[in-house]
Amino acid sequence: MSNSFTRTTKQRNAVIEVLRDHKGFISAQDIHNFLKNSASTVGLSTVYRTMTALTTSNDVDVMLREDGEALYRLCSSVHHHHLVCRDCGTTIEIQADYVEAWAKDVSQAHGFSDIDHTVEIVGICKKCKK
Amino acid sequence: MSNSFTRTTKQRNAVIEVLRDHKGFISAQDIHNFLKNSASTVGLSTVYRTMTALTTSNDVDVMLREDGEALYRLCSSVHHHHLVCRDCGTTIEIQADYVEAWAKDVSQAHGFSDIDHTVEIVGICKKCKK
DNA sequence: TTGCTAATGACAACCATTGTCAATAAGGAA
DNA sequence: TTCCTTATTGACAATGGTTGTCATTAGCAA
Ligand SMILES: [Zn+2]
Ligand SMILES: [Zn+2]
Ligand SMILES: [Zn+2]
Ligand SMILES: [Zn+2]
Repeated sequence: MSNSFTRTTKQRNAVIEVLRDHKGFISAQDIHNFLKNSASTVGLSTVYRTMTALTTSNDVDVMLREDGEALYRLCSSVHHHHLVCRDCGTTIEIQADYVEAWAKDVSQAHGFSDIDHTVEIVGICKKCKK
Repeated sequence: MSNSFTRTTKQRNAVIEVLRDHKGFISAQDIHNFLKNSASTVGLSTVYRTMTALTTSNDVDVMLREDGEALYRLCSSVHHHHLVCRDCGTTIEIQADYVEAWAKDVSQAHGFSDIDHTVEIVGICKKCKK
């Protein structure tokens, strides 16, 4: 947790708490709704501001749902990708050195530089499979 | 072009024409704006409807920009991924059997089924590199 | 305790996307 | 060619996620 806040607030702690307790990716709107039905309510603006900060500090990963809504998740800081269950949201962090190397090779082969890549796998996990 | 339209219209042809002439990914809004300054103007709703149909028929690929806006591109129908220039939008279709196999293996190893995956590489192409 | 100011939250503004529906036009039938 | 059915269009409203505004609140260092 290397975020760049200069002060500690209960609102931010509440948001981070929700992220900690949630196993998969979750939207800002859902974090806000969840806290609405709890002891510590947090303004929607604050949720968004917190997510932006946590994203910048690399404490959370962002994933875009098909409709474009942003989903967030507390993640380890080492580079990795995700295997996500389409139903329950359960997320497994995956690493694959070969894929990293492949991305670099393909890019160089075509003369591209300053590479960034997206690799996500979505499917149905064992539990959700009937 | 195996779309499911039952009639041919000049509006749809105009939209497809724009996609043909555009080398990279382009948003519905931009297609609409481009046609606004041309002979054949097309309503925004029609642009969206056309993109939805072309996406369903697999004639165009969809890619989400960081801010969540959808970008479209006429693509070959064989499964592939993209190498995109962050600056000029130039797009190269890439295929990698190993990555396909890897996605399948990782999924199975974790008990996931009905897999779908996203693999995109963005960077700066040779021309745009200073 | 006090003072500075980061942080909050209610609210408005923004903007891509979808829904609505009366008017239009593609194209098969006659 | 003309007529008719209805797929398609487009202007406009509505939706919903996200960002901007700004007066008020509350960390925290002195
Ligand atoms: Zn599941
Ligand atoms: Zn990677
Ligand atoms: Zn493609
Ligand atoms: Zn370029």
